[in-house]
Amino acid sequence: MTTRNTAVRTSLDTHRLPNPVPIGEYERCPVTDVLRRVNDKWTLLLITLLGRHPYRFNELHRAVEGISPRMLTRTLRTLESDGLVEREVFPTVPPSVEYRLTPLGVSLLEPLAALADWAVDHHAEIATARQRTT
Amino acid sequence: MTTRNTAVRTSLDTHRLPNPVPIGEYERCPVTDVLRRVNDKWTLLLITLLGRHPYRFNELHRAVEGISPRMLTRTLRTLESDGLVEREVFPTVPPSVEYRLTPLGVSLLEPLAALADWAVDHHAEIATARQRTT
DNA sequence: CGGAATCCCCAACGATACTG
DNA sequence: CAGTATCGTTGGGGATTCCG
Repeated sequence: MTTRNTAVRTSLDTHRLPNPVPIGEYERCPVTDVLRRVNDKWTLLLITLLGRHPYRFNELHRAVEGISPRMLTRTLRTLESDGLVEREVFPTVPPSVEYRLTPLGVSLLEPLAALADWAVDHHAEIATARQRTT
Repeated sequence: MTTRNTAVRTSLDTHRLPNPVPIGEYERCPVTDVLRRVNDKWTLLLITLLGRHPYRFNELHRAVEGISPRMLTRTLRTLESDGLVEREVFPTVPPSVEYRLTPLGVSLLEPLAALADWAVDHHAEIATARQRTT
């Protein structure tokens, strides 16, 4: 528990500090860090899918439709090394591999759903705002 | 209110549909769309900053430290055309421009804070998980 | 002060082919 | 089935310079 941690209780609090606000080293901000991981092209989609039930590799490959094996592997490996997804290998012939959310991954579903709900509630406003500028 | 919309009430619900799950056209998923906008390099930071109070251009430039004028302009313009940020020009000499969140932008602060809280609560677990894999 | 214009780089992503 | 290997593309972002 460092002094730094209490200073970044939430991202909002980070920026409620008195001016001049030292925003540099934003890389160390856990919020930005987490968001940048969640927001590559496929991560969110895979997390929500795996939130439903475990999937095997080619199940995911078929379900996502458009993802290449390369990106599927890469994304899953990152999720795994972040402790959000578990990979279980069944030594059958042919081989079978199952991916499922860890408890940590499951705990991410709720805040993600909050953001998702906001998106669903407001994406129409964003769309019309965009058209005004066009 | 299309049938499509009821099918994507939340991103989680999207993937609770019976298999085979047609996840293609994920571009049209409002959740993914919103997330991809919020998650470029500077957007989140600027939103949280502007959640504190209005800022002038060079105030933001100094506050963020590391952002180039180009990216600051680009990010603010995108936020503006998405209806999340308002830009007000004061025809003084020298010119003065103020940026502030719109009500829509303000409404985004709350779900963002939820995700931020999750990040603060769990980034340590992610960090240790990462080191295990290293 | 608040930008716009220009140039450049690199990491993310895609496509394809191949393998234990 | 569950990946790896290789190559090619692209656009997000940085650095710099200039302007009303």
